[in-house]
Formats: sequence, structure tokens, C-alpha cells
Amino acid sequence: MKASIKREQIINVALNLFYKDGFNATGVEKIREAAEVSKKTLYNHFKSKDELILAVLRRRDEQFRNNFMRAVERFADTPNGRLEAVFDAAHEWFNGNNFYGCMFINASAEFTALENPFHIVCAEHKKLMHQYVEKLARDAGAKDPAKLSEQLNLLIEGATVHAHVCGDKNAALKAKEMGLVLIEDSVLGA
Amino acid sequence: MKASIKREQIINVALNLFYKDGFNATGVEKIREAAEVSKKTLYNHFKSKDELILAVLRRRDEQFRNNFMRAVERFADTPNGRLEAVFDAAHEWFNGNNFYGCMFINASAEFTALENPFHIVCAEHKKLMHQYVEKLARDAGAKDPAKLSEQLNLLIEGATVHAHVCGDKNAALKAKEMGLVLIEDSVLGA
DNA sequence: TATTATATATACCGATCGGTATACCTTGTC
DNA sequence: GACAAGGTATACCGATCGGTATATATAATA
Repeated sequence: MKASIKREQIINVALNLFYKDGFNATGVEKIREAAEVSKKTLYNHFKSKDELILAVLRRRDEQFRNNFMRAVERFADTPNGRLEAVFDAAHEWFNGNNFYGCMFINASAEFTALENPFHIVCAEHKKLMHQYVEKLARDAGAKDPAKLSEQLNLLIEGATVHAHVCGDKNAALKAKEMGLVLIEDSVLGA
Repeated sequence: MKASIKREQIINVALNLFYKDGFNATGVEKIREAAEVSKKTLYNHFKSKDELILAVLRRRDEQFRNNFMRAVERFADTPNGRLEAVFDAAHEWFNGNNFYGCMFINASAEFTALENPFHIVCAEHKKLMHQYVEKLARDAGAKDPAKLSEQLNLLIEGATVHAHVCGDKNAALKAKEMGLVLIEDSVLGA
């Protein structure tokens, strides 16, 4: 099992194009060309564009949460600090050179129906992010980790949208200011 | 000046289709058919699909802010109450029968570049919403109306995204709980 | 009544869409 | 050396894309 290098190329290239230009606006031919692969090969690995989109969304989910968690761990090494660091991770993301908003929010925007398979993957991603922050909150000794996580995630999502739509590079810092109040309120020894 | 009834039909139909199915996924022919209009007529009123999209976005901006402001006024009649009522207006919106997220967030998701003309209109809409809430905050006697407005809008945007992506019908109420703390903190006599 | 604006239906344009088919070329393995 | 797996290039499919052209009807206005 060598996990085909071509398959990886296709997913990576498709991910970048979908992220930058959107899903419906990005044709299979453009992906094929950018991935430097023949059409046969592409359709050998993915039986349809829909299947490729699904693979891209799942890859992005892994990739994003991994980056995010590693960033949080890089920014702080105490339970409390890590809870606050979710905003620093977001800030870093917003100010990177390839920020076009949240791919899952963007996908949900193109596939608006809740029952749409792509939309479902997006909701799952948000759920996993929620579970991660909930764990951070629990480790920090929050009174109601689930609730605090929901609140912090709502702040992060708001900041993400604001940063993307309005180009506000400081959105995460503004969200952090609000988040700190919630954290202090929920975590006794903060 | 009779403000062509056909033009209105086209804009209204296009608005609904763009909102439900996205901009790139909605073809001119589908709009033409749903608007019960000939292609010539459509292109008499709009010289391109891009121009129609712009007209739709501007119409939505008017329409949305109007609805929103009227809802706020309906929910409360004191300056303080109206500031809090922005979340009730959002709640009503999320739970209406035609909620597919914020059209401007969705448009920004398809046209990701900040310099894109459509994206610019989206940023302008957010700015106008900010100005409206800032006025509410000022009327309520907030210490820093601009800052409070920015915070409340971030909460609303986060709730909008969360409601749409995850189908959480109570997102606005959760945002409201957070918003009330900010309002009480900023408005002395709250 | 003649003209003009606005509508209609329909056929068409070249380009691109997602996807398939054919034929050939590598490359490692038995 | 044979053979399959997986790659290439290219041509093609019908459908749809955004947009134009033509020829005709209708209705208000000069």
C-alpha cells in the first residue's frame, strides 16, 4: 500500500483550487491540468467530482484540526493558557498568506441544504472542533466545558467570517477579548 | 418612471435562486425560466449575469437591513431594549422558513478575493450593519458604541454561521446570552 | 394611425461542463 | 520475456454555460 502519490497530488491541488475559487467555479479540467495528471488517472482515483470534493473536505478537516491543535500547543503549555490560545491560533491563521475564510463555512455557502452530503461533512467538522475545545475547557477546569466550548467556537466562527468578509486582520484579537471574559467567568482560578 | 415590473420579477427570482443554490450554480437560463421572461428581456435589463448579481446583492442589502431594523423596533421600544433585540431579530431570521445563512457571507465564500466587486458589496453591507448597531449602542448610552457594535456584530455573524452550518436553531439565543454581558458592561444603567 | 418601446419565442454562438473511450507507453514482478 | 497495473495523450460525448441574433407580437404614446 503506497498510498498513491498521484492521488495525493490531485487532492492537494484540488484543495487549493476549491479553497481559493470555490467548488462550483472550479472545473475538473482545471484541477487535472494543475495536478499535471491525465484525466484517466484522475477518474481512476475518484469516480466523480463529488467524490473528489468529499475527499478534499475530509483531508481539510484532518489537516486543519491538526494545524490548529499544534498551534494551540505551541502558543501555551498550561491548560488555562491553551484555552485562551485558541484565539492566537485563529489569529495566526487569519494572518497567514493563504486565508480565504473557513473552507467548511464556504462549502456550506455553496451547498446550503442541511441534508447535502458536503454540508453534513462541514457540520461534522464543526462538531469535532467543538469537542476539541470542550476537552481544553475540561482540562482547564471549566464549570460547564460544553457550554464554554460552544461559546468560544461561536466567537471564533464570528471572527473568521469577519476577517474574511471585511478583511479585518485583527478579528481574532477582538474575539479573544470577549473570550477571556467568558473563560475567567467559567474557570475559577483564571 | 414605472420601475419596470419585469425587472423586479427578475431580481426577486434571481435573489431566491442565488440564495438557495449559490451564485455560480445558478444559470441565467434557470433564472429566465423561473422569472417567466424571455432571454432578450433579461438582457435588456441587465447587460450581464455579473450586473444581475450586483443588483441582487444591493437589493438584498436594502431588504435585509430594512427587515432587521423593523424587527428590532417591533421587539422593543426602549434604546436599551433595542440593543438587546438585535439577537431576537436574528433568532426570528434563523427560524424563518427560508434561512440559508447570510447571503453576503455566502457570496464572499464564492468570491473569496477581497478586491472582487461582489465581495466589496458584502463588506459594505457588514459596514452598514455595524453602523446601525453602533447607532443603537449610542442611543442606549454605551461607553464605546463603535466597539460594542463590533462585538455584537461578531456575535451575530458567529451565530448566523453556526445556525446555518450546524442547523442550530438556538444559536441566536446563545449569542444573546453573551451579548447581554457585554451590553450590561458597556451601558451603565442596564 | 404611425411610431416606438418592450415584450415574446426560438434558434444559435463558441466555450466549458463532468465524464467516457481508445490507444499507447512505462515499470516492477513473476 | 511476459504480463498486468497504472500512467500518458487525445479525442470525443451530450449538456449546459453566458450571451447574441432574428423575426414577430403587443401596447402605450405622438
